[in-house]
Amino acid sequence: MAKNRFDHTEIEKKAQEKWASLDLYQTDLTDTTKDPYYLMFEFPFPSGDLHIGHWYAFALTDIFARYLRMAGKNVLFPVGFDSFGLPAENAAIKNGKPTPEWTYNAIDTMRGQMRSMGTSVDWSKEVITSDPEYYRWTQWLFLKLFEHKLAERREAPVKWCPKDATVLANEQVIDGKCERCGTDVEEKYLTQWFLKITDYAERLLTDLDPLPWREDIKESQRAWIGKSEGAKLRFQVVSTENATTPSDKPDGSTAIEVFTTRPDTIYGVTYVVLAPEHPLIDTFEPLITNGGAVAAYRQATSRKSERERSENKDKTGVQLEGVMAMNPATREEIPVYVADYVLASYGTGAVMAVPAHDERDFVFAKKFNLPIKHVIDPITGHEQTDPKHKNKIVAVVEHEGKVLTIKWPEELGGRLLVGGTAEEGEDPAVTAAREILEETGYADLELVEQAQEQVHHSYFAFSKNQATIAHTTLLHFRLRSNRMEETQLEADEIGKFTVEWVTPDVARKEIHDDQHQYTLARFTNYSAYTGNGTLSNSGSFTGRDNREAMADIIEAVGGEVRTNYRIRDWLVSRQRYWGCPIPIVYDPEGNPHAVPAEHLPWTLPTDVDSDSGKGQSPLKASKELAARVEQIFGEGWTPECDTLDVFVDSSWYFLRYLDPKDEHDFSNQSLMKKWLPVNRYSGGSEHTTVHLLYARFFYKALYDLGLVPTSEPFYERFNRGLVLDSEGRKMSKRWGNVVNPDEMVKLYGADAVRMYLAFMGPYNEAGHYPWKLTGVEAMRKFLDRIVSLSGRLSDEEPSEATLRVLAKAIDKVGTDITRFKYNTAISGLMVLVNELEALSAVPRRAYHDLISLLAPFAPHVAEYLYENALLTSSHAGAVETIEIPKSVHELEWPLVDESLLTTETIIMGVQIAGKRRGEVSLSLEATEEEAVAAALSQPDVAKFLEGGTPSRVIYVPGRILNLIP
RNA sequence: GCUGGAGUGGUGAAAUGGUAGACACGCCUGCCUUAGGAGCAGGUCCCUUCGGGGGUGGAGGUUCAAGUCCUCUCUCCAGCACCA
Repeated sequence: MAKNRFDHTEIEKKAQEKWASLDLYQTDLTDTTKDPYYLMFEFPFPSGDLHIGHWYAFALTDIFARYLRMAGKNVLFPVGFDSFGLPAENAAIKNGKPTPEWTYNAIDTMRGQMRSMGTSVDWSKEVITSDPEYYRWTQWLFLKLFEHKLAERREAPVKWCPKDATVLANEQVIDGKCERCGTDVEEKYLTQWFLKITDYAERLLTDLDPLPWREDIKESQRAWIGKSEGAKLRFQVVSTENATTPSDKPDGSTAIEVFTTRPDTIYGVTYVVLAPEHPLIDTFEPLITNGGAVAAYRQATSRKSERERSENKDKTGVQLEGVMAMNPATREEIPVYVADYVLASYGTGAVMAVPAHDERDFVFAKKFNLPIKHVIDPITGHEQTDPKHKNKIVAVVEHEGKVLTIKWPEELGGRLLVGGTAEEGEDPAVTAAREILEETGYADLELVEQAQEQVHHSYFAFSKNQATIAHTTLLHFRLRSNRMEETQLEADEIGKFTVEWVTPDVARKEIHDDQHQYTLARFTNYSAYTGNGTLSNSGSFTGRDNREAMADIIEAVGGEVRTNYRIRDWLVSRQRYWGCPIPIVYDPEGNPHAVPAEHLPWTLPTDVDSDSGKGQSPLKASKELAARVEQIFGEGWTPECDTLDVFVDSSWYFLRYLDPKDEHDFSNQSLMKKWLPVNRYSGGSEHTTVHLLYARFFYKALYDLGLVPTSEPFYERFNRGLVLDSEGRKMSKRWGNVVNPDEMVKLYGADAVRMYLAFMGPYNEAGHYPWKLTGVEAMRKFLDRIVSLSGRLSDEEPSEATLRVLAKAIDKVGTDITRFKYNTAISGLMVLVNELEALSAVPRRAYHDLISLLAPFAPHVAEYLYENALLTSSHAGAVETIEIPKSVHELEWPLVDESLLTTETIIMGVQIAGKRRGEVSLSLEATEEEAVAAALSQPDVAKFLEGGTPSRVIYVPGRILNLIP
């Protein structure tokens, strides 16, 4: 048995009872004597059990809450339950219980478990999203959005999960599968409610910039919003022939609108593609001569899920024969295709295809044998002023799968293809043949291809002292025979290089020159060139930089600048029982009307439950709801039978925390002014995009309606890492490796578990930390050591050395907690304990501070020690203080005596030429002369200086003395 | 593929440009012990001729000084991905 073991079960029970009886954690939100600090973690959904991940989420945020209180803040640290939604519903079905009953039982269990961790949450602020008192206001806010046209109904293709029998939001579809159950998602057309988050795309993006969030969090949100800037261009439709009657023809103004980010490549457009769902296809029907094929293709793709479509990157499609479009730049008639690589839901559902400069169009064009027209010449090298122009060639010569290369010494360019300069007016093919012959001797060549595009290479020719632009023509030859002739080299070239045949792979690896790289790729691995360069084949724009000409081109073809976002409107309708009823009713004509405020909460009927629906909304089966609607609104009126996505519930819960019982408003205006935005919001990385983005949108919408005081809801956002099992695997029920904290708590105590979680690694990083039993044990031993120190208290004042150690620890622990670097904070505590243990007796004052620092991490043990070693001691009794705090958690965070943090003399490293050779004890104010003198008096230093005097001295007082011999 | 982030002992990890590996786990040695899943003391990056030398994925660079800053490169993680 260890010395001084404490009975954690008993002290935890006592401490928790004490805190409850003292009412320690009820925050007075109207208090004006202290700074408010709103600390929040993501409220859990009631899963019915608490695992180590919950501890990590709640107990570790609690450390900061406890610290903040001691540091004199008025801390709001609330909790609630995200109790509507699929997980609860599914669990209830599985357990054969009515959903509400199961949910509220689970909440009750979780409350108890959260108390057992020693969390100091304020239960008086609890919100439960499935309570009518809460969802009444969810409905009220939804109606506000409806009133301002931010909530609207429309028919749309929706993702349908056949297993869960519900519609899913885009964000709940992962790789084309249902986020919850992994079933392949199907598409279905339904009339649904949407919240218009797209209206806020730009603000959600730009308001991200000033937020002090981690870059990866911001980046995820940016990617999700997916802004792209480009243009909307119109392609006039022309029919090739024989529409039956003129009136069947679409009128002359019919045009295909496309969105493109590359309007600069318009001259390279060789066809246009429509998404299979594009409505214009129906309009074109009378013109289409291959209607059967088109209809068949559209039907085939509609049967495919979006997953199947995107999984199979093989491009498919069919031409709309009889329909042509006109390239607005070249006035050429180009074919129109239907292909499912174009998405109906993005941009205009139609694209202009530029095979030469877009990978996807390139693949499609190759497959369907469509023309590839280059309109951008790559530029390589560095821009030069006043350059001389030269025509050059670079040639790929192929023979038996190998490529002819010339190996120069590295300084002359290393491995290259054959290249050379053209003579005035010379045909590039002639130049190439000549250069190949001169350099390699090969004489029997066949020209395979001369590229449409050139490469423009800017460089400075040092040999001629001349800035130069080479306009390089790219050629592709095949060796017809091995016939060779005498090479004709310049005198200075002889013997400098070797001619080598290598595989294209070797050539790709070893050729470093950009022009030659491009040429090689162009003929051996042809693909689209998506980079920038000089426009060619582009009418009056030829020769201009593609980026610079962009705006002019858009104007010239009558297009308009346009920004597009990837984010779609938020589909909030759910065909499920366990959710917030949408407070909408339909008149006999089917028009939606808001349920008037006096009828809120618009309660969820209880005469149906989760499985009443059988694939449609369960509420449709509710007689009570139907009757209620008819009674209030009249005969023929019907209820909306879908419920709201749970992410609506969780988009505003942090507002309700401020005034959870308010019956007149969703929150309290003056409290919102005082407490918002939330100072720090801690959560899991899985909520970075969906929840966090939705909550930001919802809040911004409320801001615009004047309902909340700021434009962003969360000032700081911290994503915590993941706790893995001892093998480093993710914990999951499926693996059966979920760590049950109860056992650990029973064995070592809640405080040891808290401290181990805190000690594993930084809490503010997305790290993955393996759960190790030995680690919890170590924390328990550490706590035992602190407890055993209490047996060696003395009333003597601490020595200066002890005071310094103490000051350092106070400073470090406080700063590190604030930064969510609990691991180094605890290491600071350990250093302190190590020092105190080395003393013959522990000064009571030092112990008092130690216990204060310990309190946020190990609230129960700290309470126990405070009560039994400090409060009850004769010393404490003797002090005539006005009021001694009853709990360790009412203590103030110890003050740091700044003067103790810096010492008068410090040990400073001495470097000779940057290598550490010794150290000197010096005053902070020591002059350079004194420092050098002190250093020179050290034998080691003198030795490394070899007796000489330093030629240079770098002296940074308090940091380093570096002597250069 | 694109965009972000990160690479440091056997492990989790520390290091405002200034003594790399704090603090722990694990391991090793010793003490105490009938015993050890207890406690205590010491050791634990590599090489070494014991003077030192080398070392933070790799290669360069900036600097008196680089884990830290810059360039290139490799690897891993995350988000996005047929988004025009």
